Order: sequence, then structure tokens, then C-alpha cells
Amino acid sequence: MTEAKRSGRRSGCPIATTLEIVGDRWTLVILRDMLTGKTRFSQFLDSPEKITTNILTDRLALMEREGLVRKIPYQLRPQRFEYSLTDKGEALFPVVQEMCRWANRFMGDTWRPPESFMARRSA
Amino acid sequence: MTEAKRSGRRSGCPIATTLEIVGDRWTLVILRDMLTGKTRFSQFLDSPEKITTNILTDRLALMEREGLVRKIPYQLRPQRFEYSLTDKGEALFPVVQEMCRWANRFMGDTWRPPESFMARRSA
DNA sequence: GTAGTGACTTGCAAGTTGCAAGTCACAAGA
DNA sequence: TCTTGTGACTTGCAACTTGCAAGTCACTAC
Repeated sequence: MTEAKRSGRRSGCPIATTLEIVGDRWTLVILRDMLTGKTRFSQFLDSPEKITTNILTDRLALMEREGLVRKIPYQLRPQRFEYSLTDKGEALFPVVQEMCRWANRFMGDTWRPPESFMARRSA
Repeated sequence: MTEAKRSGRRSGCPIATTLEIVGDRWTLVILRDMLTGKTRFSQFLDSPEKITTNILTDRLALMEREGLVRKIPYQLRPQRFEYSLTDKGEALFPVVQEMCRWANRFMGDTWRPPESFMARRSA
């Protein structure tokens, strides 16, 4: 029984480990939205991919649990939250940047990200 | 109706587009195995993450359909195939490289990839 | 004939996703 | 007071996906 297996992971491989957290169709889409300034539940719902509320709720909770985002109250009655990326979350930026690069090169009809997005550097 | 939506995609965003293809827990694990030299069905089954045969079959078919891998017969009776990465598949290397970097930095107990892996450059 | 090998395929239970409606805790307005 | 609106979820359910485990197929070797 390896250390990685003891903590519930499939293996100690860093790729597989990353995919345990963000290896689904939605988590990095939400990360994109945060990277581009969205903070609130309704803003994420507005994205063109049309995520559903139950998936969004589930993923935000996962991202909080894994330390990718912070929940910050922006009003108290009723209590409402904004979500912002931690350093750990922001550090996934190069992953999505490389995904942008790949799709722009190999997949037809993808949007061009702003120059600022591709020029940005991560911590 | 945008061009992207007509082709069945959630949106034209390159990140979302990439995730339509590799946004699951297994596809990039298989890509890792191919990047490190594995070519045959039984070799992928041997990986520490213990993928199941039905998922492996499904993902290999998807990767072939999307042009990430080529199926090459290595024997004719019975017909058996090896799988190798196309340029399109290989070009996902920086994505998994950045995942390695991220997990090694933020997740405890992950393996260190070989220096050669992190030093490698993609086309 | 039997046994072994490699590459799948199949049956099934559990889990996940997407759709759509509903609920909750407020605030604002009549 | 009541009604309406807002934003953030929650819920019910059908369809789909995943993981487990066994089975099947097309060979070869003995």
C-alpha cells in the first residue's frame, strides 16, 4: 500500500493526481470564468456553455474543498458568497493556457483568447 | 446558432472545446502512457491507476476518432493493434506537463517525473 | 482435445449529468 | 399586511457513464 493509495488516490502520478480534481468537463471551465473576473453564482450560470445549477454547486464545493477557491460573503442577509481563486487555483492557469493553444491550433472554429490571456504568466 | 454550437460543442471557447475531448479522468492518463512509450492494450491495463477494459476500449476509440492516435496492426491473425500518438495527440504534451508541475507543487506525495519529461519541448 | 494469450465485450449496480421545477431567505413595493 | 422579484441554491428523475467481474473470441502451442 503506497502513500498515494492510502490517501485515496489512483496512484502517485502527478498527472493522474491532477485529474482526480479537475478531470471533468466543468471544473476548468469555471476556473476560466474566475480567471476572467467572474465571482458570483449567477455570473457562472451566464457562461455560453450553460452549466446547470446542480453541477455548478457541486463543482464550487469541490474547488473550495480542494483549496482552489475561497468563498467570501458579499452580503449577510441572506448570506451570499463570491468565489475567488487561491494561489493554488491560480496556479492552474498554465494548464488552461496550454489547452487554449492546443485547441486554437488543432480544432476548427475556436475563439481567439485575448492577447493578454496568452501573454499572462503564472506565479 | 453559432458555428461552434452547430458542430455540437458547448461553445467556441478553446478551453471548453479541449475539455469536450479530454475532460475526463482517463484520457490524459492514457496519453501519458503513450508519451512514455506504451503502445498496446495490455500495457495500458498495467498502469498503476488500473483502468478497466471497457473504459480503455472506449477512450482509445475516442482518441482515434478525434485524431489523437493512430491504430497500427502489429499482427494479422488475430488482428491486433498498437496505438501511437499523432502530431495532434503529441501536441497535448504541454498540458500534461503543466499538470505535473502543478501537482508536484501543490499536492503532497506525488511522484517526480523524470528530468527528461519536464525538459521536453513540444512541436 | 486442452490450455494460454491478448483484446476486447457484456451484465449489472452504483454513481454522475442534465433538465426542469421547486424552495428558501431575504428585500422592495403596493 | 401581501405580492413580487432576486439570487442561490435544492430536488426529482431519466439518461448516461463508470467500475467490477466475468465472459467471449480468435488465435497459437502442446
